[in-house]
Amino acid sequence: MTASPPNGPSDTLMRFLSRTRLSDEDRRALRQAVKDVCSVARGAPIREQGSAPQYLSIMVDGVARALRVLSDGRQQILAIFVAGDAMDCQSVVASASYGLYAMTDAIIARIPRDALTGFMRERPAVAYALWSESARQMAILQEWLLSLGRQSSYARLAHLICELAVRFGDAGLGDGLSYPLPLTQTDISDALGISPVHVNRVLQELRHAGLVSISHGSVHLMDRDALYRTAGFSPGYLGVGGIFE
Amino acid sequence: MTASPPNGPSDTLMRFLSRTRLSDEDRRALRQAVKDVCSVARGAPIREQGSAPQYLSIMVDGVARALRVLSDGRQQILAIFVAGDAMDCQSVVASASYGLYAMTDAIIARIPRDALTGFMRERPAVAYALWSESARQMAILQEWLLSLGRQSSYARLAHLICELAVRFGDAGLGDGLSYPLPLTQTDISDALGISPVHVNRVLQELRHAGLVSISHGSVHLMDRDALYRTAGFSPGYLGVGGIFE
DNA sequence: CGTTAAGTTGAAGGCGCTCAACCGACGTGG
DNA sequence: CCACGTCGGTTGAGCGCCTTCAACTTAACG
Repeated sequence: MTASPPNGPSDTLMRFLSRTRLSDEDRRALRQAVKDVCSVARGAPIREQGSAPQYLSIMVDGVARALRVLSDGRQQILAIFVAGDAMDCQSVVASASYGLYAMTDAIIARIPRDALTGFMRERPAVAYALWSESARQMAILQEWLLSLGRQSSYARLAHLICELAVRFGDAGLGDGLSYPLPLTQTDISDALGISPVHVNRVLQELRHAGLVSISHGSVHLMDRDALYRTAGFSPGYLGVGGIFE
Repeated sequence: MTASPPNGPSDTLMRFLSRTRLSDEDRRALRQAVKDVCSVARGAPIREQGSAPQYLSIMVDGVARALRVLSDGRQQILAIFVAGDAMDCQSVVASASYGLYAMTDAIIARIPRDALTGFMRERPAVAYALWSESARQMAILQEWLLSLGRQSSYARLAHLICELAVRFGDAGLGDGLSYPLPLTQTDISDALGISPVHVNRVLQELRHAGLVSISHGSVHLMDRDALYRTAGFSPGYLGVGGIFE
């Protein structure tokens, strides 16, 4: 993890801020709270599991995952982050049981926890924006839980592909129909609670059904509507209906 | 759902407030924001799925669940609430895809959403307390996801029993080893993503292994340590390590 | 061109599902 | 007071989704 000077490109937080309705002044305050901008190599830890979060890390570029590893080696991906997502958002107010790891070479902006408690008092709109982001991730988590609990592996995989298509598209990766997939089939299996071998077979089913095509680490939704239908996917939960002005 | 006068027993929010570190003044403000205290019959909706949350509802007494129903009738329990838990916490800042339903006769205190946006501005400590509660529920959700993704039905069931033992104990239901179980086996199956029939069989395995005993809707942990071990359970995530003074 | 990681395929078996019947407790109404 | 309906729990049989193990192929990279 390499540290670079605090004053990186002025729109480092652009993707994150674009989801908020903050005043210029609040935006400035948030930018100033960024202590450093780091680049992280593919696979490298952003924060190890078990260590206390010192920063709120905002994805500037790249893809990362929140991973929980069990003592016997099994692991479960709890979240996937793209540019514009805040990681460890809940850690502003609590502790965390997972680790954060880059899935591609990535750039993150780090804001010290201390600065955030200040926002709670002095910049309610900023606190609100962070809480919103946290709530959005909770909605995604609930969708995953539904997926793991009540969907076949076929629908589950379709759902993940749909969700990533939308989220990656919003983050400027791909156009909502095609996108680069930084997950290996093993990664997918850790996200969906399926064995790697089965991921492979189900992926082929999806291909043969004419729903998606995957080649060279790039996904393309051949028949978006049909895919949405088999996944039971509707993208509403990925946006937040805010109430704060 | 029956409405009763706004000025119920003065310590209506006691269980919720006991998890916070709010000043007397903040507590008073929160109490005053309670618009009404309702009693809800077992099985009755607190908020139907699909309807927009108008209130933050705090459980005063009883047990409730957050339920997501699919169009084909399958359903998944996303959360279980006890006395002291705030429901629809995330809805302060976002919308919700689930419905809330009482699992026992219950009493809830309702705070209008409008009042909460006010807290964001004027009472940061209150906003912090609500966000904390939200983060705690997110940690629980992550634990459930891990459970559904990577644990056998045996361990999953054990984990749920452990979690409820602790949470119900904290809420004043039982002593941490024994507690009344308001879930039917079908409810459990909807929480864990298992078929009702299989819940029954696994429950018997747990009994025969001498880990728990269940009778007359009451659970008793016969061998807590062994149960914790088979569940991979450690209660740390149920508390929040706050940072705000 | 050798080495490693990722993807693919086959075979065998088990965990958990479905279908279906039965039991027991409880509440209601004739 | 008993008959009956309902709901929750229990048990059996058969099947299928998914897992595990293992080998093999392809791609990426020095």
